[in-house]
Formats: sequence, C-alpha cells, structure tokens
Amino acid sequence: MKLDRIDRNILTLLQENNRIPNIELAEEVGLSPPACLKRVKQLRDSGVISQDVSLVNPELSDNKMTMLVSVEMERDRKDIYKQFQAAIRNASEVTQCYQTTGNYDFILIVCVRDILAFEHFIDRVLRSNSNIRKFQSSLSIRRIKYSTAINIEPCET
Amino acid sequence: MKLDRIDRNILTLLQENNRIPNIELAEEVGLSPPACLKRVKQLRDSGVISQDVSLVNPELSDNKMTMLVSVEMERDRKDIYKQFQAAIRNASEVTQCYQTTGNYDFILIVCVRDILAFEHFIDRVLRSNSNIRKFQSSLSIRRIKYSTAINIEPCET
DNA sequence: GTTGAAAGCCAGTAACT
DNA sequence: AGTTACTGGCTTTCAAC
Repeated sequence: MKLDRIDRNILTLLQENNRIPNIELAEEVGLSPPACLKRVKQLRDSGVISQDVSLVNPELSDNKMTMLVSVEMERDRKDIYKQFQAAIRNASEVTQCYQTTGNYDFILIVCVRDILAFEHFIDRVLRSNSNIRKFQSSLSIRRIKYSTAINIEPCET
Repeated sequence: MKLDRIDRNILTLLQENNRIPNIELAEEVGLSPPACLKRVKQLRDSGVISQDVSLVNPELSDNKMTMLVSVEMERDRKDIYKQFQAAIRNASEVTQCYQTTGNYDFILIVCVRDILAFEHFIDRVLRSNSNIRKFQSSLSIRRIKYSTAINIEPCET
C-alpha cells in the first residue's frame, strides 16, 4: 500500500494516541473529518495498522521478572527453526522473539512471575528441545526504554 | 492502586483491543456500561493504563533494519549509567533498552533505515562514549513474536 | 454498585464537487 | 481523491435506587 504524506502523518499521531477524536485528527492533518476517517479505516482494513491496544504499566503485572535469553540452535535446518518458532509463539511467557545472525540464533524476551516460573519455562520450552545447542539467560533489572512507535518519515508525495 | 478481578479483566481485554465499545466491554466483564466506563476512566487517570496506541506494521516503516546491541560499561558507577541511560532515551533509533546483569550491562533494540544509519548511531551514541568498554551488534533477520500485552492474572478479590 | 433516561458529541453514510 | 449535510449510535452524564 502506498502511503502519502497525510497517511504518514496520521500514523505518527495514532502511534502516540489512538483515542484522539477523528475531528481533532482531521484538523491536525488538514482534512475534513470524513476524509480523514476514510483514510484511517483504510489503514486499519489494509493491515497497515495491525492492532489498537492499551499499554499497561508493567509494574502492575504479576510477571515482574524479565529475562533476556539467547538461544543457539544445533543446526541451520529450516524445519528445526520452524518448529522452534511455533513453540515460541505458543509460549505465553515469551513477549518478544528475534531471529538473528551472529553468535546466537534467537533472542527472547521472557516475562515471568519468579525464578520458579522461569525454570518451568526453560524446562518446558528449551531443555526439552534437543535441537537447541545452548542458551544463555540474563536478568533484566530495569527497562530503560520501551517504545512501540516505528519511525515513519514524512515524504514529498 | 488496588485491582480487583474486574479491573484485571478489563485490562486484559483492552490490551488486546482498546477500540472495543464500552457497551461490549461492560457486557464482557459483567458490569453496567456506566460502571464499566468509570473503571476504565480511573485506570487511565491513575496511570495503570499508561498509553493508548495504534501498532503499525513494521514492514511499512522506513526503518527496516533491526539491530540487537549488547553493551558493556567500563565500570559499575551509577553516574556513568545515568548518563548512558539519558543518551539512550534521546536516541530515536533505540526503541527498547534493558539494563541487565551478566555478561553485558545493557541490551538495546535499535531500528534504523540501513547500515549507514546504524554506523551513524554507533558513532554518535556508542563510540563517542568512553565509558563503554565494548559492545556487540547482531542483525535481526526476523521478528518472530511481538506482544505488548503484559500478563494480568485473574485474582480472587 | 445498578438502572434508566437524557444530552451531546462523534462516527459513519450519503449525495455531491 | 475531496467537502458539506445528515443520521444513528455511543459516550458521558445525571437522577434515583
């Protein structure tokens, strides 16, 4: 989908606050409310906007412990990767997972209640998987920065 | 702030979709619309819900490159850490940053347009900082999982 | 906390440029 | 693509319970 300057403008604003009334949004981007609404609807329907969510203060979660886990697989076989990815998607403890190049194959961000829950996760998802050569965990003691917005540069068109 | 079962229920639902009409939300949690709305408002006002945002498909960002960077500081001095954290918060390329224990002190998730932009980031933020002993970057070739929701267990009260 | 009702604003549609 | 005019629905209040 082609995004023009106004679309990009809309996305930047909605990434900051998606509860802004359409009337205000329209004014900010210099459009009439229906025209603006139509664009927003299109952005949602086409999947450019994938989800609309409330962000909750993590201090209030029962999962106060965040672990960063690097995983190295035994071999570079596609089916092995696929199977691991499926397991990760099913593991509710994993909030993020990145496949990487370099020393490790995957980096996981895992949120759990306590060490016991983390051990349980490791046993269930990692240790039971014989395709994993090794993994290394480190405890996150603080989340310094967390932003869900992606950078959408204004363009000329 | 004390959260009862209904609050937790509301938060779980809004973390999935914050555009749900209040009427539906109220029905889902078994409350009348005004009572439900009052709770949601309170959750927002008190900061339990910190932000309401649209999530945009990262494929559409101009920053198609994600790098995972581990950073080790020269010494465990609090003022050095503070200064680094401030620099990280100011760096628009950094979308997430976790302070950790273990082999490294920080893990960054950095989104940039291309290698050039990454080099620029490294020069500006990392290489220019003499308190950094070393850092290691790896390229994320795929985001396997990404969830903004935190786990909020139902409770008895 | 619930219910019911009323007010006002906004989303969404339609007709048209 | 866009605007203006209109309708319907929802949010948001307030009352009374």
